[in-house]
Amino acid sequence: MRVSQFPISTLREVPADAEVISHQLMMRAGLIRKVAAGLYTWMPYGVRVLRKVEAIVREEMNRAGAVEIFMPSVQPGELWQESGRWVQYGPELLRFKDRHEREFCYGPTHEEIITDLARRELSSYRQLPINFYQIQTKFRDEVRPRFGVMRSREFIMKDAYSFHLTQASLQQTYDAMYEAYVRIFTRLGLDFRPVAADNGSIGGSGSHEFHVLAASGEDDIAFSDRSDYAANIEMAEALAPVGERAAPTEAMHLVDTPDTKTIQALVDNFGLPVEKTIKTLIVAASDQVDADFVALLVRGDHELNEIKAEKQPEVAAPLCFATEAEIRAAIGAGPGSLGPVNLPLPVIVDRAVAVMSDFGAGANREAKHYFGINWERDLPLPRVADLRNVKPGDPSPDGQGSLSIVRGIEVGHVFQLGRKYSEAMNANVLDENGKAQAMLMGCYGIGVTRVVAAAIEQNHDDSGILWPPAMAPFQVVIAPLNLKKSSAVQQQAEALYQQLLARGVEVLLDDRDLRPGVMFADQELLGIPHRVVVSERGLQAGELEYKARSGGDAVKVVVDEIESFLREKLA
RNA sequence: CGGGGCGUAGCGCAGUUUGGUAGCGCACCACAAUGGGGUUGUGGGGGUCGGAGGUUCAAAUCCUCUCGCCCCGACCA
Repeated sequence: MRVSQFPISTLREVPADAEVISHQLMMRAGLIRKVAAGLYTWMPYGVRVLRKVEAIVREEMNRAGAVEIFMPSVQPGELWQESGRWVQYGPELLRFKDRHEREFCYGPTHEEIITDLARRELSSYRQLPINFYQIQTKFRDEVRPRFGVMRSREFIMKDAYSFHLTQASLQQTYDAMYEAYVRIFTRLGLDFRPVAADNGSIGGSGSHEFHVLAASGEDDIAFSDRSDYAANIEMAEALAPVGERAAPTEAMHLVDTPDTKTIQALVDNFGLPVEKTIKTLIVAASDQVDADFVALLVRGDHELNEIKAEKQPEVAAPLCFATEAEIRAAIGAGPGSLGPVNLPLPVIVDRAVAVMSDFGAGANREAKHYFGINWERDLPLPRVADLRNVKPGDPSPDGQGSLSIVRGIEVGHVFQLGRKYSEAMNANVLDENGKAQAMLMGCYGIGVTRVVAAAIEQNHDDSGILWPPAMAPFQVVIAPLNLKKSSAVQQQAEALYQQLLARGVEVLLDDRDLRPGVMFADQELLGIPHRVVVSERGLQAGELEYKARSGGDAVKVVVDEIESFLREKLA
């Protein structure tokens, strides 16, 4: 393409509302323009990048045996009523009515549509397994869209749905999708990790997220330094500490602790090691227990894991923290003075808490704490469970090495759905005995638009974007200097352009006749991997100049050798 | 959803406290010079000051309502 016909629309200044680097660079490089909160127009260069990602996703999906279809983005509410999600989904689901007052929604995902398709099209186990996919625009009315296309409301997603008679078959396709995802993100040139994720009620290895590692990620990923164990922090098990609880050495005593409402204050004011303190969190109880609230105890330096907490039978789901007023009404003391001694509520303690001795905690009386508390001597040990988030340095749950925690951007998710939708919507096939069976389903998503942002988060420098070659909008840019005044430059630039085009190279000819500084700055901001400068000065020596976006010095290449030189670089 | 902030030219911002009829930089248009890292000069075009209502001789500025956008929080008792 020629820039004169394929306009570059760069911005010199950063738009005020762009916070993360990928959003800033996508705006500055003219890849996207904002239309409204969480809604973007993709500009010419941005679209080229998107198509690159889509092409790789398509190739690998096809290679893995998936079949492409294309479903509507607008979906009838009726199907969502049937699956039960019309009620469940909440305000993230954008709903509206057509002129006949029928209810519709803009699809945030397509389980209902695909399950409806499957029950119409699939009637025999002989048609299974099958894996349908599409690349579609979705809409989720996010509470807080942010970070540009990283968390936008409208986005492009590749979603696949597989159908099976048996768990073994589902597992096989699941594994194939897992492998396909590894290939896709590897080909895209991203630094990523598949991580075990929360998979709700389905057990086993039923769910993995694929995360691109980047500091701006919204998820915490725990991974082992000695094995390939990796898990979303929501999922990572905090093992019980090794060794027995130490024997008590002090008597339990009541201490006046005015103005001591936080763990930090307890540590600062009384010199108590933080590992000897306890946080007492009060949450709503489920109807399985005869109380309104349940107390959850974690060590002072640990964090409660809400997913783990929610899975406790005594705890109401979704997790709901008691208000200060509720705490005072139930216990007679406020937050900051709570503890397990004389607590009139069911209690669950974290594994780490269970092995503590001589510890301090609130006395359930204003401005008083007990120090020197010991389980089984001063009070019985309540039920023990894994309640906390793992921290860096914790032993890996697979027994190998210790955990590090990094931030990740979720770009893919593979998930075994089981029969949730097929049962709700009667998607059955006949098995070899002629008996109707609800199909097992898997679903597999990739956030195509988010992949673009994640790639930039991971690949940029002070001048702009550094595309992995597989995603770059163009491979080579020709930068002619003083184009309008030098017919030699003009002819050589044009000749090289035609030559590369004929070779099928994705080449951009910057025919804007700008000053070199401006031109170079734009090209670098856009992140085109290879640059060839055509100048009067160089041509007099019979040379062109090559420079890689990724770094290194510019090198002179004699005109006749440029094509083979580039071929080597592009290989 | 709770808290905070911001809406003035395409972008980034000043002007609002103390009311007097809108400005700067970049971008854009024209001409000229310059021509290897965002060059320079001259001359231009562009704004219902988010919207509605009110106060006033007079409102970007004060008041009320409204819309939009952004940030933080929504475990740490």
